[in-house]
Order: sequence, then C-alpha cells, then structure tokens
Amino acid sequence: MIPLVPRAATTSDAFNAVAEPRRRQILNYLADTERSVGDIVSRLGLEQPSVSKHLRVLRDVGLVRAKRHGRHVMYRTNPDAIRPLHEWTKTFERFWVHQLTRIKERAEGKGREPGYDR
Amino acid sequence: MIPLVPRAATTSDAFNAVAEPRRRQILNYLADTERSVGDIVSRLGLEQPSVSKHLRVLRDVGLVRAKRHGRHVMYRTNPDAIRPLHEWTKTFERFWVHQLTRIKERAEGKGREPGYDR
DNA sequence: ATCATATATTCCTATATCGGAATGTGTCAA
DNA sequence: TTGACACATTCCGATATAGGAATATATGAT
Repeated sequence: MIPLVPRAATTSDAFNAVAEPRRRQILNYLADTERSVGDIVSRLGLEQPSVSKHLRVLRDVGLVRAKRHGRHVMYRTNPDAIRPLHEWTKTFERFWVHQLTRIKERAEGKGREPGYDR
Repeated sequence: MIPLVPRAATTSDAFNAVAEPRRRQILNYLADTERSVGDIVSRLGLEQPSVSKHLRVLRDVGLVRAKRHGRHVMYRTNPDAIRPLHEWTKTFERFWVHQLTRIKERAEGKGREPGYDR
C-alpha cells in the first residue's frame, strides 16, 4: 500500500543531525583535531557501532569529513556545514542584543514578560 | 516489561524542536510580531491542529510564549530560548572567519579539502 | 593465507514523531 | 442557553530513529 503521507526525512539535514546530543558531542570533540573512531569511542564512552552510525549520519549531511589512515579512519568536523545553523539562529540576534536589563530581570526571578502567562 | 534502553526524549529541548522545518517557519513568522493561531494557519498553509501541536512543542521548550486575547491566542517567539543554539554554533565560528579563499575555492568546484575524499 | 585490529553495516526491537480526522474546551454574542 | 468561532487535544496509522547484538569489510602484520 502506498504510504498516504510519508513522513519527512529527518536525518537528512544539518538541523536534525545536530538535534541528537551525542552527535553534538562528537562534533565538539572533532572540532579542533581530527580523531579516529576509536578515539571517539573511548573519549565519549559510547559503543563503537553507535559512534560509527552517528558518524555516518554526520557525514551524510556534510557535517564531518573522513580520511582513511592505515586501518584508522580519521574524522574531523566541517565547520562550513554548521554555518547555516549559525545564520538561522543569528536572525534572532537583534532581539537579545542590549538586553542586559532583561537578563537582570530574569536573574531576579521574573520568568516571563508581563502579559505572557502561558 | 521495563523498557531496556528508553530512547532519549526528543521534543524536550530547543535543538530538537527546531529540527522540524515547520517549526522553524513558525518561529520565523512569529519573530517580529505576535500572531494568532489562525494567522499562522493561513500564512503557512498548514492544518490548524498541526499548527497547534507544533506550537505546543515550541511552548514546552520555551521557544514561544502565548497570551490569550479574547478567543484568540497570540503567540510570539521567545528569542532568548534560541540563544543557546546560537552559542553552540558560535563555538565553530573561528573556523569560518577569514576564509574567503576557501569560499572561493568551493565556488571553483573544489568540493573538499585535499586528503578528505569521503 | 591467516590473524588481529579498526571500522562499518545489518537486523531487531522499542519508542518517538508526524499528519489526518475527529472531538474537546473555551470564549463571545445573541 | 444556544450557536458560532478559535484553538487544543486525543486517537490512529505509518514511518523514523536510536541502541544493542551480531556480523561484515578493510587493512596491516606475520
């Protein structure tokens, strides 16, 4: 039977790839230096297949690059692929610039702006 | 039976909430002005229940605020909640600053850096 | 060729998630 | 109170996804 409304593919863009906490950890870890899969496994304490699968997702969306080195495969994050996310969040930047007063207010316990109770 | 390894809750943080394209549309639309649910429905051409459900997710993670106004409920995005995403992406900023040459290279068709063929 | 190491893939299962349809709740007006 | 309008929730079915375990592939060493 033909699927009525196929669910949108999820792990096929950077936003979704990054939604997974472990994948963010991996990206953080690979930001400065390239690392082998084994390094990631021991550093983050994850199962090896799990790491490989996450790397696969990250690679498919271009967030990491891989290079074989002997029996090791070295990965490093590709910061350019993160840029679109940065640009999107940046469109909201103007709202939190010069808002030290608001930050102060929240620090004082005032959770929400007046009128917004939900 | 107790679930062996419960999958991590997903729609419970901003990263996941924002991973859904429609939710980003909504956030964009609500960035400048508060809008009613009906406005969002007609503007984005989505089903009303769908919009309500997305708004629910966004509200639960604090990305939007709601205020009742007669029979309408006005929503607006809460930019502060987007800030953590911005901060995270920003940690990669240093890698793409002053990289006009790279951008140029890619425009010339050189997809990946030398050595990274995967 | 064989073995060990490093990494990738496949299979399976439980759960999460989305959309659609139907229904529920709240608010204003007459 | 009844009805209309605005929005929210629930139920359903299809699919996506993550983790675990097992297995496959690739490379280097002997």
